[in-house]
Amino acid sequence: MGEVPGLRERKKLRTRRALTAAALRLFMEKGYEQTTVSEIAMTADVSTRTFFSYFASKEEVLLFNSRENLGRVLRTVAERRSGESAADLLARAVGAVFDVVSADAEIEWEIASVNHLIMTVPSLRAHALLLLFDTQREMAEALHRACPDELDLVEAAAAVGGVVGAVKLAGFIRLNRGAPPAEVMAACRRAAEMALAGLRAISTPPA
Amino acid sequence: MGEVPGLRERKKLRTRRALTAAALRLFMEKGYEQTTVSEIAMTADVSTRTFFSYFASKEEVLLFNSRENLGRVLRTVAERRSGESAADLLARAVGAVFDVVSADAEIEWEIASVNHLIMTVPSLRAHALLLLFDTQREMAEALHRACPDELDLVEAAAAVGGVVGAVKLAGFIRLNRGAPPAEVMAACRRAAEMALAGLRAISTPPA
DNA sequence: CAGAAGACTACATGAAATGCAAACTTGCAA
DNA sequence: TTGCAAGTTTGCATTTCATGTAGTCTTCTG
Repeated sequence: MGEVPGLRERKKLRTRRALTAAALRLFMEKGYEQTTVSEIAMTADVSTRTFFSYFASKEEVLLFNSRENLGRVLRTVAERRSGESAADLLARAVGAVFDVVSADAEIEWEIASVNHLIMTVPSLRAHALLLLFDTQREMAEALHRACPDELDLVEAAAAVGGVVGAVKLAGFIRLNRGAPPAEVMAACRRAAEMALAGLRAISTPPA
Repeated sequence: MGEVPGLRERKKLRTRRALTAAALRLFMEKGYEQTTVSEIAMTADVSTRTFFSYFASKEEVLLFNSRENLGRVLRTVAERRSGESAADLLARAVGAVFDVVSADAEIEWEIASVNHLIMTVPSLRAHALLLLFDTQREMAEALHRACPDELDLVEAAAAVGGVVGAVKLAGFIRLNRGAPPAEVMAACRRAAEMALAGLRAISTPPA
């Protein structure tokens, strides 16, 4: 845990941060399409070629953090608590994301900026959706593995797809209407509750 | 209705078809990344520049038909039948897609090929997801407009996102496991029923 | 059949992305 | 400290996607 990362690792982290910071700043200032990768690299004081050794594409520079967060969700799903139903487990996993987003107030502005860009730039939206979708596939498999008696793979997929799909669309629609972060979160929570209530209703039929 | 399209329109249609056919054939033969736009254009006997006046990008050449189909779904949602609940309307809209896919047996092979490409090529998957997502946004708004008393906009978004998300993930996961088309469809139908059952359960609470 | 509108082509350009080999930096051990 | 191995950065060349432009050819309309 308390490992000192060493100079090499620290420098890499610094460069990565410099690149994401430069990219975000430039995207906000001049727009995504109007900003070239070589400008980002120049601003972060590295060569254009180096940019591509940190990020596979221009889009990835904004999606890197989201990728890490989604990895955490995946781990949550994999660690089912004893006695926890599939719906409870999903609720906890989704809740974990909400907490991360709400808690880190110091980077709330950054999240809002990234979301705004994702919403308005089609190529970013496409890449974000791809990331989310591929994560969902893994989530469905993890959920099925965690609750093999309760759900088969297709049911797990339907459950994950239903919950994530509801939250995603409700959140984006609210964002699109220019709602403040608090209201967007409220919409997400409400959508999650709806989807989970539906899930609970059909998995434990009334006696 | 019975309009004769005129030579100009017929030629355009012919060129568009030639391009999509050439693209699909080349993609299957040599792979998506290995096929260049200029090869597609050459095969269809037009200039590279002309390709881009028919399709905005290399990806669009495969997604053009899907775009048209999704437009039809949207129209279905907009035309609510009197007395139809939101869940019924959604069920009908989703069912319409299933019917289109199942019915058109003559192009079943084409659909399967396109699906296979979308599944295996990330950039195609990303564009397909973008198309589906943007359609969902419109569906949510149409659903809210169709049933303003039953659902507010966020609820409509959650409903649409939940149902489409469930179907999408269940279908893709089944496809991914190499299941035959009939089984994929079965998974989609099951996921749709699950999501819709959940929706009905929470919108009409037991007395 | 003549003119207008639309489509196609060739050419030029710019940015994204990748491969490669040379130069440089860091980590580690003698 | 020095030397070397491993890992990073860089410049350069190259390919492909995508767009603007100007001119030519085709189709439509009166």
